[in-house]
Amino acid sequence: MSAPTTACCAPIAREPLAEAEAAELAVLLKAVADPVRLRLLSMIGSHAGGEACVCDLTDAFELTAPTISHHLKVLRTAGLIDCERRGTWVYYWIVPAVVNRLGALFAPLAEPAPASGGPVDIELTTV
Amino acid sequence: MSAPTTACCAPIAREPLAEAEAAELAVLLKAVADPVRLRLLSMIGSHAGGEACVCDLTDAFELTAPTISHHLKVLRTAGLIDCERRGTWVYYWIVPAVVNRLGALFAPLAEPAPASGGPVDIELTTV
DNA sequence: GCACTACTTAGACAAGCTTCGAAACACGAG
DNA sequence: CTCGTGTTTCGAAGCTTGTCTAAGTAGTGC
Repeated sequence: MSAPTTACCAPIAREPLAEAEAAELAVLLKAVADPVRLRLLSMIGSHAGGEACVCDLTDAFELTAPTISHHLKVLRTAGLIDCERRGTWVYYWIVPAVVNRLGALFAPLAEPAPASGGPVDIELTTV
Repeated sequence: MSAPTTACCAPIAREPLAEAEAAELAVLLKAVADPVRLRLLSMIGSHAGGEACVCDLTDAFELTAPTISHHLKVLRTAGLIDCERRGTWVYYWIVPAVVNRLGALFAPLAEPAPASGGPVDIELTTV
């Protein structure tokens, strides 16, 4: 059905990443490559109104407040979330554009090569 | 494992990730959260036939062979790639199903929160 | 002003990661 | 069998990261 010619596939599988671009993306990926930060991002994104107070987040973990604050800072430095102080509390929300960048990297990978135990069938796509 | 019948919103922003799931995904993300491994994955995926020999990969970096081998092992342990020895050379290829899991996590994140509540009040003061 | 709560910053420590050189393993050629 | 090439494993050095305690900043209320 589909030609294994990676014509419409994820950027990552279409052409080799440039060194600089890989470094830039790695920073973004490092930010989410942690169970706590992954859950934080998820909690913020799925919270009512699209934003969450730090106190809500802290209660969900068995970690100290400074540790949560540190993880939030990592996410914010990477650009994945942003925050604002509103009175006593600080609220965080997701920056969709940056998160989408990660999705675009891996998302449109074509259906798996059914050849289990072997690489993509290298049958010549008749051109 | 679940079929990627994701409707519209990214799982990560739809409901809070469970602790176990976050840990599992973090392992996958840690594997790709490195410039070298990101480029390796990209080079393997975009190589002719969908597979690449280690010698091809080693030449593209200013790193020693053991280092490249180490990174390939990390990717393979995570399940992102698989390999096979064919005579003298070892060939690697991407496992699309696992890569797709990452894409499904972030990909379909909708555009910024609509007016139905949310941090919309704040003006776009991008810092 | 003073006390209290919410959150962040600073400093320190253990654990893990990236990289290397040296050595071991796997295979084909002679 | 022995040699040479391709690839992985082993052991170690240097840097980064996750977590904590202690202290600092920002706001509310008496």
